[in-house]
Parts: sequence; structure tokens; C-alpha cells
Amino acid sequence: MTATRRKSQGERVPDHPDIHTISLQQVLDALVDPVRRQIVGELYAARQDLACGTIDLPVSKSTATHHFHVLREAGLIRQYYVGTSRMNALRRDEIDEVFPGLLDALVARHGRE
Amino acid sequence: MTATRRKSQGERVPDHPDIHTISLQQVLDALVDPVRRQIVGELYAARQDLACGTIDLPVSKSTATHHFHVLREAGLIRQYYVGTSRMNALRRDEIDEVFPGLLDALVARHGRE
DNA sequence: CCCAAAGTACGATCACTGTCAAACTTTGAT
DNA sequence: ATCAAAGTTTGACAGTGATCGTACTTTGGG
Repeated sequence: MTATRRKSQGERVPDHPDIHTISLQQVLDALVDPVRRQIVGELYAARQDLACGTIDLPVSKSTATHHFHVLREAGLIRQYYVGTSRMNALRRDEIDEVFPGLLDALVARHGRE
Repeated sequence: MTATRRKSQGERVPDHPDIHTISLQQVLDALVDPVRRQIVGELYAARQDLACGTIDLPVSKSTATHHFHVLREAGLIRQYYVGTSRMNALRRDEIDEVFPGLLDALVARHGRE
């Protein structure tokens, strides 16, 4: 499977880790950053996929890219392209299964802290 | 009473922050470190206060002191002396009240990750 | 065909923090 | 008095990671 796509689109299809290969340490390393918690928090609250650009972050575009990358590597979000926009989907159910209560404790109560 | 103890013991009574002044960020900064999660995990499992020395950590004594200090500043543990030993008490109920589900999600399921 | 939009890749900084060793302090026991 | 046990304090050091600007790529529209 996962035929070796040439280019043009192959490069733009990032691979997402199996949620079961993710450690709590990885998830915490990802969610300890406030910008990344904001991202996950907005995806959590929106209950729908969001393009990177629709999330207003207090950092530059290149830094934002970095944060989305970290979240993807940590198994927290899934990314796919729609035109030039990169959409982000929170892997809510999978996370809840492997780390029950974690999203609720770390992100849901994200009033203003 | 509670006269301003000169020394000998005054210095050895650290002050603990009010749990309500602690932010989620502070707690996460504290619990993102695996050594500190181990400490909290053992206190959580032991269900009783433990002296620093009774927790076997993979770091030097001075580093251990540092970690206990961070945990105390983050409002996660309370420390007091018994002889030359420093006892550590997990502030479980207080934490649960302010950050419900957090200890369970981050520490309880601490099988081996 | 060319341009703007939306991200990405790449280095370069820069601050933070986990780590240790060595010297010190306090306490309880001999 | 002295000693050992248990931590603490104080630098110093090294690795990590968040940040940015600049240049680059891909896509869709005029």
C-alpha cells in the first residue's frame, strides 16, 4: 500500500502516525505549548475541520507551520489539502480512546488560561 | 504563636502557593517532565506522604531537589520536614478541584510511559 | 500565462531548563 | 563533640525548541 506517489501531490500528502504508537510524553510535549493548545482548543470547540489560516495565531506563518507539524507528529491532528489551504482535523475519538480524559482536562476547560 | 521563627526551622518551612493562583500552563510545565511525573505518580499510587529519599529517581540528589521545588511551586505537592527528611504530600483534592480529571489523565494511567 | 494566496523549508538566534559536581546546612545519633 | 544522613545551594554547561525572515512551491483564478 501507500504506493510511492511521484510528486505534485505525493509530497503534499503527509503521513500520520498510528495513534497507538504515540506516548503520553509525546502528547504532553505537544500540548505544553500554549499556541498548540490554542490550535487544539479551537478545533475542539469548532467541532469541524479548520484551515490553518482560519485560526488566528500570535506567531508568524512559518512558526505556525512548525506548530501544526508538531501536532500532526504527536498524532493529535490530521491534515489534508483543499486547494491551497491545508485543513486540520482533530483526531478526537482516537485520542479519547488512548488517552481518556486528556483532551477534556487540557483543552476543553480552555476558558482563558 | 507562629512567632517569626528566627532560623533553625524558619528557613526550612517553604511557602506553598494558593492553588487558585496556579494556571494550567504552570501545571503542564511541571508535569511535562518525566521525572516529575514519576514523582507525582508514586505519590499518587502510594496514597501517603513520601520522603524525597524513598522515591528512587534516575537523577542526582541536586537535580531531584530541583524537581521537587518545581512541583511545589506549581502547587502540586506540599513539603514539610520530619527530622532530616523532607516529606512530600500530593495536593490531590485541591488539584482535582481546580483541574478536574487532570491527575487521572496524566498520572494515574502511568503504567510505563 | 502570470499573479496572488496559502503554506513550507531552511537557517540562524536566543532563551530556557535539565543536568551535574562540589560545598554547605540541618538534624539526630553515638 | 563528632559524624553521618538527607537535602539544599550555587554555579556551569549542554541540548532543545520556539521564534523569525527570506526564499521557495503549489494551486486556482483572471
